[in-house]
Amino acid sequence: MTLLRQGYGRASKNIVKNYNPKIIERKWQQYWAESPELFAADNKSGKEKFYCLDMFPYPSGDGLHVGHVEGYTASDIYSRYMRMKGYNVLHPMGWDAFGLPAENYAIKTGVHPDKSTQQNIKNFTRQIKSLGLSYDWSREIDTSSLDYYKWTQWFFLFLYKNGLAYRKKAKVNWCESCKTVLANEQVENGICERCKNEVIQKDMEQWFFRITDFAEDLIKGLDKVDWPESTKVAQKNWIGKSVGTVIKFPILMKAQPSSKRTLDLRQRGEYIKVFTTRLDTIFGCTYCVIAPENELIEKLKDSVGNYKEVEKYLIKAKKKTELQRTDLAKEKTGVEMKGIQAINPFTDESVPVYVADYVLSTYGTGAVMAVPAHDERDWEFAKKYDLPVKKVIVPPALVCIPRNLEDIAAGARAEIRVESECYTEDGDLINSGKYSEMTSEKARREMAKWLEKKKLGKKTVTFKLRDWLISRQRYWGAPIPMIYCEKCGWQPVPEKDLPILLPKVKDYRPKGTSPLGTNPDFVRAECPKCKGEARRETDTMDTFVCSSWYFFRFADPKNTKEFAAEDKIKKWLPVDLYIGGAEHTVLHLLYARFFTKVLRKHGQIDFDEPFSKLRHQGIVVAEDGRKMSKSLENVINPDEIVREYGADVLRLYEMFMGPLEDSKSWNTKSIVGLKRFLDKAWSLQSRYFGGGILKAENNDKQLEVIINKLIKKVTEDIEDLKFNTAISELMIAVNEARDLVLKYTISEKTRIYFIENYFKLLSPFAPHIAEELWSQLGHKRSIFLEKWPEYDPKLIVESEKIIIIQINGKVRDQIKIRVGTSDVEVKKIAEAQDKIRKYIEGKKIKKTIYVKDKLINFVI
RNA sequence: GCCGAAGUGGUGGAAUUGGCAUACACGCGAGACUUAAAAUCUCGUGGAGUUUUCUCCUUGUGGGUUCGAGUCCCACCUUCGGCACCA
Repeated sequence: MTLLRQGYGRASKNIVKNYNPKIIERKWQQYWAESPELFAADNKSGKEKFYCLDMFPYPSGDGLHVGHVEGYTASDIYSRYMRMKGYNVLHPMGWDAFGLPAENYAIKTGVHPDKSTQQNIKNFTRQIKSLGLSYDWSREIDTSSLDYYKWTQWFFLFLYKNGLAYRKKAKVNWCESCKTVLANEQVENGICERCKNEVIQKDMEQWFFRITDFAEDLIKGLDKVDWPESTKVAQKNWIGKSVGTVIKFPILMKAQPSSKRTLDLRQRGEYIKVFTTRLDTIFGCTYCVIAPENELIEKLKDSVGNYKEVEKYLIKAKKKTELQRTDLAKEKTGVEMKGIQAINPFTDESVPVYVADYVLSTYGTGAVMAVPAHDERDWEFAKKYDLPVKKVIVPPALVCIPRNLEDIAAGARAEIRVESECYTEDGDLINSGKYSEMTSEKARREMAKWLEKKKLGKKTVTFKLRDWLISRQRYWGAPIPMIYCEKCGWQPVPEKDLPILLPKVKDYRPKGTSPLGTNPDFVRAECPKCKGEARRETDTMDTFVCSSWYFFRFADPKNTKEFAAEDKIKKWLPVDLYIGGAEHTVLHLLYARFFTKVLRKHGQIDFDEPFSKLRHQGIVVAEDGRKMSKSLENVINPDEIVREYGADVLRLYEMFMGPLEDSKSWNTKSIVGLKRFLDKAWSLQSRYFGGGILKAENNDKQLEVIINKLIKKVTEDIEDLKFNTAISELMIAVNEARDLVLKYTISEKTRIYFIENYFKLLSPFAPHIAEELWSQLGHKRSIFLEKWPEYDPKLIVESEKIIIIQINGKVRDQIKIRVGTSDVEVKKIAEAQDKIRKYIEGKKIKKTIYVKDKLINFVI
């Protein structure tokens, strides 16, 4: 073929005619494996660091999902780019190997979790390596390995010593199918996050981490980080801060259920404490409600006339699952505590007291003042039990004259709301003594002042967040390093005795108590304090404890003295770019931030947010638009795509599908487009390049412009993580260049200049083909040791611009003008165009708008 | 119900600050090459009309601001995600 050019480097001796991913991908993966220094993070280098992290996977038996590939490719592109930019990049990978998924898989297959986990890790490693991802494998970590979970246990002790780990008996979430307790974050609408079975409440003594101590910090820190807004908002909502008041309602009760004599419990210091954010509505309080779990019930039971009835209700409420209790569709239920009255401190009126399970024991004080006129839940309850409704808030008066119809409409709506009798917004007070006519806001302030003076109430901040329940009655996790002694109580395992080895047990299936308890050698222990006989804690830790600190370990993964050395943490942390799924919004991301804040508070580190920049990869759904799942048989296995098209094509395809954070549907048919693209890129070094057919004129300049513009665009797009448009620019450039080169003669120098830069730009996206083409040009060093190209600003400035001509905003024509042509001249040229003359002839031009280098618009 | 994100051709999607809507890719149609198919290459491809280097319409719906709106404002509809009796 006459167009075939040879004679460049190794290509001359070793012509590779067609792009064959199978051969070159194997070849370069092997090369990279033999040159680990290429992608290793350098502890000693003085170059600026960049820590680019993926959420590490749990090595499930299903192998890698195309969703993994998406996130990992994105972070790989960015890491390769940053290395070429001259940064010292830390890009590690590891295994979140402990936990329910691994364990459930082991149970299903009958293979011991230790063994199956190692098998799965092997498979994941093979798959990840087949994608050509540039991880620093020397830092690989495995949370189920001894030298890792030793430090997970150390963290437990660290929290314990600082009063942040404690044991308490509480109503906890229990999954009957997983046979373990769960954290609140692991229960979704009363359903177990893992197995999707119903979760029930149980009273159990368990280990907790005091994450609520950091609620305020966890909210504040979100303002400092570059995270998706939706994730920040979701975390804030989860933490659920509200500012309100705790008010003490004095209690009146009968001395005996039958007697007429009443006792005021103020002398005993007993009050019904309620929490409200709407203190301004207190004159409308017509009854009080306490949660079935409120301990006040027990204290008052002797004077409750209908205690039998109350008790029945309590038992019924206790039986309900979380799901049943929070079912919004269900009618509210409750029972009055006859003989008990609460006194509204503002009106001195006494109101009845109810027990009802629409009040949660776990939020606020477990009791509320009910204002049916201004709270929908109270309204519903009052209607059902025929309780009085007292209106104390009216919508704010319309002081200004409505400017337009819309304002009037808005006003009209406000009136309608009042008609509906339950008005829940702020407004102006009525029927509220000296507070009447104040705005809600002012009334809250004034009332709070009065309460504080009378010592009957206090401004209080409450959070929805609860402490993190971390113990699990499961086998496959890090044992909790605590020992119980009959004499000395709970004692922490001395640090020198770590790690507490996860014992081998025969039967690791969940049974309701930890399988570790079946191993007597494990349970038997010596009390660290009195050296007497004691027993070990047999529960293991929630797997989220392991993943709450793994990003520190990557800085110093082999350290046997500390979880990570101070100088290494200083060098690498915080994480500069973190990529992972959005499903961890209130789980891992919240816990990891909590751990970071604990370390900061206790002087271990000097920053308080672990992940400076966070991006989520969108969900990849199946072709039919449904979630990929085994039961639907619509799962795409990355291995098959790699086998058929190669890793480079798969990488490009997943990046080209759309914006990183959008969810997108898989379409196998479209993959071929990316294969065609790489075929064209491949052809740059052989078939077309350098032998124009026409050779009509030299056109080096145009090719230089193409590549310089491309450098600019691709660089900017990578910086913004807009990989889909970066790839489209690469496609455009290869098409343009091919057209040019087919028509014109290009000098050798320009040819090399173009393709070398082009391959560099392509390299983060499709590393194998880039490395191959680079080597075919005769280069002995990896392309990934090259500097990222920079564009020449002079070469991207165009000398001519196309100006759009509009008449009344409609495009009618366009003209080409030289840059720098004056406004007046452009106008003249535009008016002179035939098509334009047709429109403006005989008409008066009212206005002319000229946007420099863009358009001219005549208004007639 | 509340909070968040998003609605653009047959499909995935593109579009600095308001300035040529539909880039790039898939698919589809026509043609070239071939005994044939695949691959590859070339051309076409939002809709309607038509006097075909022409006109009108088109970014979920309805209004508005502007010389000019996918982009800004108001109202609504739909989809997805999160939270949900949190007082």
